Amino acid sequence: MTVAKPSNWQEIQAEVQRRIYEREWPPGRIIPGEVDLAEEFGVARATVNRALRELAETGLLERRRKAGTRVALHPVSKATLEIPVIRQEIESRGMEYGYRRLSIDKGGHEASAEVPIAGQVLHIRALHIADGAPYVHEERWISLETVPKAAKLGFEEVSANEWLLANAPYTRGDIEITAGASEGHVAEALEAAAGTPLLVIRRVTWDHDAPVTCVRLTYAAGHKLTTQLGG
Amino acid sequence: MTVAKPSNWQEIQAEVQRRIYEREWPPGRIIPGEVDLAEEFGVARATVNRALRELAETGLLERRRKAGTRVALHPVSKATLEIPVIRQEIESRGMEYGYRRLSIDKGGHEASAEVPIAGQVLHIRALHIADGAPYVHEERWISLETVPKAAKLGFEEVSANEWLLANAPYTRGDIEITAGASEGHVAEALEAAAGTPLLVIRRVTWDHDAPVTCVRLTYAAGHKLTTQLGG
DNA sequence: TGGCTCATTATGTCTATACATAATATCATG
DNA sequence: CATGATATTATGTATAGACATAATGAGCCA
Repeated sequence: MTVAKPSNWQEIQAEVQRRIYEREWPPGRIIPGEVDLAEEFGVARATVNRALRELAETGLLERRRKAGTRVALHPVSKATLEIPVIRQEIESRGMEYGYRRLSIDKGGHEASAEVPIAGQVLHIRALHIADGAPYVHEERWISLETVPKAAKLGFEEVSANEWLLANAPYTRGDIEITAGASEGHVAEALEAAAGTPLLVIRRVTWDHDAPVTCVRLTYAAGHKLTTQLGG
Repeated sequence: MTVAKPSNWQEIQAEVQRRIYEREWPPGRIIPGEVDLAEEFGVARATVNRALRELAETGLLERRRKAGTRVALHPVSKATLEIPVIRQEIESRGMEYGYRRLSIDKGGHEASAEVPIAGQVLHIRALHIADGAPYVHEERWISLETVPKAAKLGFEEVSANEWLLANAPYTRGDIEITAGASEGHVAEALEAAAGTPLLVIRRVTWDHDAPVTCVRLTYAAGHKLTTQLGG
């Protein structure tokens, strides 16, 4: 009995992956061209293209016009980090969400490496709570030149995290993940002893060239950021 | 003079993104069907499909058969984290790569939450060095049942990080990012004062259901993990 | 040897058409 | 009114053919 020939792009993708994993096509090897594979599998070239394109996007294959397709020598694995709204992150873990604004002030601001926003800025500190326990401390700067509507708001009930998502679109952003020691206000809010290692995510978003907001999220001790490889 | 009509899938994608950012199509709104958009832009439906599919994959759109395509209410942003081989990570920053194996031992092992590998295991500790300074400490367990070839190796010159990539394929993996305090061996190897907050990445990879390797990478103080949103 | 042009080639994209599939809306029936 | 069969509809996928584009390599010339 013969093995079913792959007939759709998902099966072809799986078969190509298998050949790579099994070392039939070792790293560096140039694999047959789309036309050959299409003929082998008995499908159209576009179908093979669809299968291979995705593998190239995830870094398993390297494709160049004329040169052909080769198995990546160093399959730089790409893991996708999902960055949900904090309320959803908490609720999806089956915990009750709570929010407390700690402080808010408005004023002129000079752009710095840490907070690359110049001009009038709204500065907010807040705490997100899961099942009554501090979950993450949010310190945020919002550019009032890019998001003037934010000036009228107090962010006492709705977090800036949520409001901005629905009201201030961005086109791109930078993310930075580090480990920091808890200190000062943040340590206090998170009820963490000074010096406790905490996971810090800094995010700056832009609407084209205009800075929208810069946020520094400090997670409570022990927080884990998880994701998957492959799939 | 009229604005050039988008004519390829990238331009159509950009135009759709623009309409979403500019709130012409606010969150939750059902956007015109592929056929309508194809007609509007004067392209084939497949081209529109190509443009919209990618936007749905990144979470900006939600598509359902028959129901149509709507702008996501909570655009869960997805950032891709690239996980290169450490040598490449260092060399791509223009620094000189160095490697030192610290210890190696072999023996039976019970599966635990931290190291979910049972049976004969190779346990290696090593240090990756950038321009002479400690860069990241690697503590690794390799399943000798899944990767028997590794048993003969000493990993004195070539890091397990590199060898495994070329010799032990995996089909899936879990990644966990946390902040930890430096201590013991690791603190010493990284030349970090005890208690310094350090970024820790734990990764477990599997070949189907067989565990391949489990690694705990502890980065030197101040290390930043960066990535981008959008594009 | 070095640099230029040009044909070749594999991937990238688009089109028109067709059928598949999932989900909804409609309608007949009890 | 509830329910289940059925028609409808938007997306999902496949196809053959065509042209676009980038990179290579060969051949030519200085």
